[in-house]
Amino acid sequence: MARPREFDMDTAVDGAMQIFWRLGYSATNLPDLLHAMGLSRGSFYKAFGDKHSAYLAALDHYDRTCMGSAVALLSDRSKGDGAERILKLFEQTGCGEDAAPRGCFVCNAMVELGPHDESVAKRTAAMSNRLQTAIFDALGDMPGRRMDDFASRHRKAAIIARLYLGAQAMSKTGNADADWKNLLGELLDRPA
Amino acid sequence: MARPREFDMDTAVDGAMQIFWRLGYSATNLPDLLHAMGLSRGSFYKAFGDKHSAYLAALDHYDRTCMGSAVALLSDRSKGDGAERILKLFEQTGCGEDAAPRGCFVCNAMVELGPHDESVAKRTAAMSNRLQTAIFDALGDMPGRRMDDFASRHRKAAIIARLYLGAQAMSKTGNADADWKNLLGELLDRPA
DNA sequence: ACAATTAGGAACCAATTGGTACAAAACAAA
DNA sequence: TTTGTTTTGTACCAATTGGTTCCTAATTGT
Repeated sequence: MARPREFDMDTAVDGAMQIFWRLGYSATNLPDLLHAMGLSRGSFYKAFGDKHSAYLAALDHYDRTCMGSAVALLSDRSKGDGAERILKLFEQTGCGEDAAPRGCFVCNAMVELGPHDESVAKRTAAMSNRLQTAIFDALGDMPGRRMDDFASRHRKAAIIARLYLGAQAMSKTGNADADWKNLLGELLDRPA
Repeated sequence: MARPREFDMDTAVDGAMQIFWRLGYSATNLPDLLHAMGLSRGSFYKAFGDKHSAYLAALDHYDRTCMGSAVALLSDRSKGDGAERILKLFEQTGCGEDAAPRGCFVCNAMVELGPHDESVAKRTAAMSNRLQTAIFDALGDMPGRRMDDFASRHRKAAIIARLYLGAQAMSKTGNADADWKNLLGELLDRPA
């Protein structure tokens, strides 16, 4: 019916996610954002409306991709038992020794905008809940170990989810903590 | 020798801390900052130089006051044994049901500026280490409980410190989690 | 009293902010 | 090919950004 768009939506949103993830919301200005998304002002405002909407799209994209594969890892029985999968999650996503670690986008978003932005608060809360639920499920898949009662398992999942966020936050100071396996082993009653 | 300053330095820095704590660094503009500090542009730039220096002063102020009393609480033997003191710390500083929770200034600062601001990274890393050390000490003061070996106690302190930051981050979504005592009890081998 | 020195405050500034207007271009349907 | 519709890029905009200038007011040492 009319001229089709030249850019790929998913690629653009992914670019937005990358730069928002690295710089945060207010520290990302339009020129940088447009560059990261690979499109011009015209296309951007036509497709997204404004900066804030692009940020929400980036958050949703993160949910679909990164959070999605985290949850997939946690529930993939071919990757070992529940404890091993949780360990893998921390190894893969946490505490890289990057020079400028970007941490976890969910953590970044909830800290920067949570109290002042309802829509961001809702999304980040939903995502951290999603992660916590996946951890809860993984905790139920530890053959040979005592199966905790429901309430205790829930608490343990809540602890690990918060530990995850806190570790992501702390990693942003460049204070790489290579002691992760031992740290988590303690929590999972698993000797290092 | 010359005209003395009319404002109280400590009061001004405290005002800066309040608004940076609530809004973050980039989201705080000069007019708001000046209002919060109760001084005019002239006085501000004379006394602090620029916005960034004021932020560092606010961080240091936080270290002296808030972090100071947290550490004091953790080492105050009149407040119960180590576990009880750690519990008190979480009760007092975490997860209030505020409409707009400001979380923990250290957490906010490391997440927003950590990777891009050396001086902020250094200060926040130092403060979180300070907290972790105080927790480590508190863990050593639990009479009647098994005294963990040094390495295990260190790991437990690291876990609790990260849990603290993660909980502060999550609290910013308004997702008040009233289950703290039970959560921590699990970690401290202490029945609810 | 007076000079020296510093705080305070308003006017001002260049640069950047997010966002808009609009015309040219590219496509689909007829 | 013509017509209608949508994308794209550029020029533009008002508002806000952090920061500076500079003059006046206030205080102390002599």
